[in-house]
Amino acid sequence: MEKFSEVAKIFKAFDDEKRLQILKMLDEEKCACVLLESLNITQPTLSHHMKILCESKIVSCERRGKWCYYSIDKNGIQNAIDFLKSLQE
Amino acid sequence: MEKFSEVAKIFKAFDDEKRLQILKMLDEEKCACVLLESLNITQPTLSHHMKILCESKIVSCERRGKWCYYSIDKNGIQNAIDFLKSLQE
DNA sequence: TCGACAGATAGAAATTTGTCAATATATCTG
DNA sequence: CAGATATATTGACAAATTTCTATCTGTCGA
Repeated sequence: MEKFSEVAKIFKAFDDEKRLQILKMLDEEKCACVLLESLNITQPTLSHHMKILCESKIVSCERRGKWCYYSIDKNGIQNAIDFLKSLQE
Repeated sequence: MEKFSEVAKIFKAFDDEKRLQILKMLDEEKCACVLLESLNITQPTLSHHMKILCESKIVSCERRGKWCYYSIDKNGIQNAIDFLKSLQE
């Protein structure tokens, strides 16, 4: 039995243009400040998107000193893929 | 070069609890009227969700007489999977 | 400990989304 | 053609989402 509300939350990570841009940039671990430079948004807006990405376990964050380094959580993405595959069966 | 707005549109298909319920029910082709019986929503709301699912190519619709029969579009889902896989590389 | 800088949070405005009731359209049947 | 039935569209409203400015918190280095 699946909790659809939880699954829906995961896919919300991918339903916004800015978040998709962010995800594509995270082919390598990147600092928030680097992301901010490339995206035409304010710092609080970036922070908001990163929160959504992290809470849905699609991105993980590691803080080192003042900086936050973000990277793709391949496991989280695999969960999303697995759900989609289950729809294909 | 990907159009993120298009990709975002595809993933919106999966970001709503009711739509996920619908997708899980479509393991077999089903008539709108059957879906309507099982989901606690009105007919126009179902119609709205089916439109989103069809426009994002996740579901296809075949009209036979008065009835609309919906089924999962495995190709459409594969496109979504392929995008997610590209994020894992 | 203080100033500077990175990031998070709060609150507000604008926009989008989900839902419904009412109505329109399409198709079948008599 | 007229009535019945299945689905789509319209218009309204509430709730959720995205974005911003202002402000707060946490961490480093002098």
